[in-house]
Amino acid sequence: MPSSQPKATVTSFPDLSASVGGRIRDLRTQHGISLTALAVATRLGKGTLSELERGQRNPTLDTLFAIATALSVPLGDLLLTESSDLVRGRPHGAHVHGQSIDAELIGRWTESAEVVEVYRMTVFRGRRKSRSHTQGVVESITVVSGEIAVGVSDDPAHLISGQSHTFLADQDHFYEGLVHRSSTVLVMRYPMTPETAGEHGE
Amino acid sequence: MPSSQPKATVTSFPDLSASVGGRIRDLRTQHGISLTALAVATRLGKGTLSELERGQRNPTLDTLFAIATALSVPLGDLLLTESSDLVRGRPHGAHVHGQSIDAELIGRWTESAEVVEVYRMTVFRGRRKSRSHTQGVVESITVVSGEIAVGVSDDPAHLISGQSHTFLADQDHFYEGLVHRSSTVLVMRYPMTPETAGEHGE
DNA sequence: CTCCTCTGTTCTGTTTACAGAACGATTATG
DNA sequence: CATAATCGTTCTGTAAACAGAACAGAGGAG
Repeated sequence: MPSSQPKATVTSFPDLSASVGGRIRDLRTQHGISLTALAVATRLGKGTLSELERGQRNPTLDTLFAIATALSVPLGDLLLTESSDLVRGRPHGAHVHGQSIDAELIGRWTESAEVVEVYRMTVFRGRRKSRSHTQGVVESITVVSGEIAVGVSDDPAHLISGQSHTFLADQDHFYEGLVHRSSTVLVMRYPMTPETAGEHGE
Repeated sequence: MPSSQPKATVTSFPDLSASVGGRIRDLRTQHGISLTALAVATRLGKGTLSELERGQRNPTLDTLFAIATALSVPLGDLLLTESSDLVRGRPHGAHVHGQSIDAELIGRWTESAEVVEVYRMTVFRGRRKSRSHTQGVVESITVVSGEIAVGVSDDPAHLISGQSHTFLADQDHFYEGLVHRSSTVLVMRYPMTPETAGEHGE
């Protein structure tokens, strides 16, 4: 028996709690709900959530599960901060967070003189405006689940699960979640520029 | 302590703790190490692990992390019960070759009770028939470049760059390239089955 | 301006997860 | 058969996660 163990209370990483807490806060604000509302939904104490989001707590499994359920995300998503999911070892996986959207790059290649990028994009309730990108950007979005409005301001489309829409994104456009959470796949296509030309050699 | 209060320490699901505990016990025995050895490795109490594996505890994030580290699995893997999320260990780049098509899996996750898979699919000139898959498979295809005909035999669609089509793939369908080479993104969605839910290599 | 409602924070007491020791149950070793 | 390992379980005191109330700041309505 290695009796010389100091109790030490290693507390593993203070930043683990902090990172999980930050992720929870991000998800909550993306859903546009207040801390009090989340407390009601999860049947957790308000103060508990406050300290938890600030990384000053070491939450239990039950607590994490209650939060994940209320935020409609799988339990693992609360823990996937940085370290875990880069095990995939791909340069992909870059996350883009934004007003009411959360996108992950899952594929990227070049096609003739164009760059093609595929995102798994989650759209939360609310509207996200997007300025024009590079000249000649074409976006195709397919709704996996949920319901969204999307497209250029003049001619938007209303999409439900299984429907798609393609539009020119080199003008002002928007993504608007019409339910709590919608899952989509976004294909973005734009002309290869000198900078993007040399990237990511096949 | 028969707390007659309705608050009752909701404890969400007793089976959640039990399921996570069981998973830990499985992993530990798979590693061929004893409970005492794991206690040393994790710097956790022996009794703590015992009760935890039997589902009589509600472990904290720190505890889970310590165990995951000692067992060399990502943290999320301890929580993968039925509502598994990101399917890892399934490296991207799995290729599917077939008559006149060539598909690469670039994304896969679960959405509610469905599995979503995203493929970068290249369609060459010619026709490829596909038998019905599992019940309830929905496919959405977006053409990035080229020109194809696709869908169920009764009601096919003719697509050019930027267009999409969604159809039920649990019946006979086909992909037909109308030019030398067409680039597409295919989103496939099907109900989660016990096998796809989470497999435990016994 | 005052009042009101909302935000998120910090405070108290209770419940409980935890470490570590004591326990019993099983299998080796002579 | 003894007895000595180690296995996993159950016990006991302490630190902390939790619920809920009291608190403080920021807008909004009148």
